[in-house]
Amino acid sequence: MLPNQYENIDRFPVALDTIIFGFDRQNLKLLLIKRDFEPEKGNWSLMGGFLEADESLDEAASRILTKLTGLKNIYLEQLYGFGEIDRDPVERTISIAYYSLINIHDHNKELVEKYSARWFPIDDLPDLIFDHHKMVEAAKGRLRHKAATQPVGFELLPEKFTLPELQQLYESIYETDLDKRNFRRRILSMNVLEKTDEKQKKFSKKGAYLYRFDSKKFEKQKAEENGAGLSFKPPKV
Amino acid sequence: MLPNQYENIDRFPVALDTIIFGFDRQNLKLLLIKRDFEPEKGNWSLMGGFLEADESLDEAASRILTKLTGLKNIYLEQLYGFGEIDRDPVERTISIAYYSLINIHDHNKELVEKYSARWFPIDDLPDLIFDHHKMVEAAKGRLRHKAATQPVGFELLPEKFTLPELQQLYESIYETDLDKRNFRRRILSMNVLEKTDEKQKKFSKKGAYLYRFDSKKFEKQKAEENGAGLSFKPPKV
DNA sequence: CCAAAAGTGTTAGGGTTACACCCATGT
DNA sequence: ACATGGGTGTAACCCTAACACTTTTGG
Repeated sequence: MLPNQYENIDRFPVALDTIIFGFDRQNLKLLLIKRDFEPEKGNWSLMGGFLEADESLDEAASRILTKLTGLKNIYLEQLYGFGEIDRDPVERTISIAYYSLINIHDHNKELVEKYSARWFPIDDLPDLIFDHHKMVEAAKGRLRHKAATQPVGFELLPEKFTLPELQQLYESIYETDLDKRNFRRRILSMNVLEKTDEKQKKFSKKGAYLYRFDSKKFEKQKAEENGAGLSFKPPKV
Repeated sequence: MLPNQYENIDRFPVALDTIIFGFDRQNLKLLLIKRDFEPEKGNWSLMGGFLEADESLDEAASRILTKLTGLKNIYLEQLYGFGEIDRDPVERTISIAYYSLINIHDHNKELVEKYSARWFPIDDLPDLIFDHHKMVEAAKGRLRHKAATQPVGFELLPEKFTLPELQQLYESIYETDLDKRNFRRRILSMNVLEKTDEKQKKFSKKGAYLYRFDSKKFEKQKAEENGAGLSFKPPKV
């Protein structure tokens, strides 16, 4: 056995913080928790936790997300590593931020209650502890970029959804209005939606057709277009 | 003073690994070092080091880069956090990868020698230790993306450069050929280049005009276009 | 019958691509 | 004079954005 050459290296707690996006058919929202421990007890915060020895970063982020939502196999993507010296007043930590997209109706209510968590509209967030605001800003940017590049956001919707709902989601992500006709054309031309013959009448008398995301078609497209990808650009501001 | 609530948290060495791009007017290259310590002694590796207590992640990456190149104020951007459990056989570490763009003629030769470092063409790299190949792939993707979105790569060139040289650089980044006329039009329409009246005659009898990157114009543009940004897209594959 | 949301096509303009010839000069 | 790389313009096409009316149906 070799001696451990890393003997004299500094070691740090590695935190994972998760930005959790949800969509309630109206607004894009974030799930935040109210800290019940010091420091910053009683203030709003992203859900987070510390890396443990037997898990990768991805696994840890996933574990932390499950802890709050009860959900497994959630869409989760690493965002950025935050490592300012004084970002945590207790002790020097570094934090890898992840963001996730979940179906807002789909989480475990008891767990959310246990953590005093609440959904906040993305454009009306409370103050957040530490550098969590920076993390949220980064996540918003990433989500916008992602939505511009590939059909994203299906994770935020129920299995079946209408085109007006999907448009509403994109409008929340871009914080702008989109033209109905152009939106439909573009999203349908991506060829990853499957129309059902059911109608959703909750929001209109006429009713809107329900669509389903066809992940087979999506995978096929991704494979064919080798990375260049399906493209959905935000309008120019 | 509060008791440290993080008392029972696991702690890990946090590595920084840097992907160093350079360009020799012909090919895009990476600066790699030959490890002179175990494990994997004698094998090629990215330049790396460990985070210390008194520096942020960015500062650490910058320190490590200076250690190898002698250069300060280098273009440096965080890439991704790598944290597989067994990525380092010595001990569980996590690594935040950074990539940087430097002028290939501009580094300290002695230091490079001290680390047995060498420039490798991007399309002819040796085997790398640990997960460094994954890091390089991620960096290539990021650079390509960045070049498509904004005028990048001036960091890789000397202060004055010709348009054919710049085109050569973009061609290396995209690994494809570009049309001379279209390239010129697009790059000049970005309005961030300043023409000098000097000519570079090293590569042709006629000589090519030298240009300079005008960072004032660039900043102005960035400000005006609020993020949407100057756009330079790669051709479709 | 009417209010309210869903659904549908066309046109004009801007941007991207494809493409070929002349210029300057060192040898 | 000629070989070598540098420099220039235009036309076709495609994609995007702008835009208004009809359909359905619950109340």
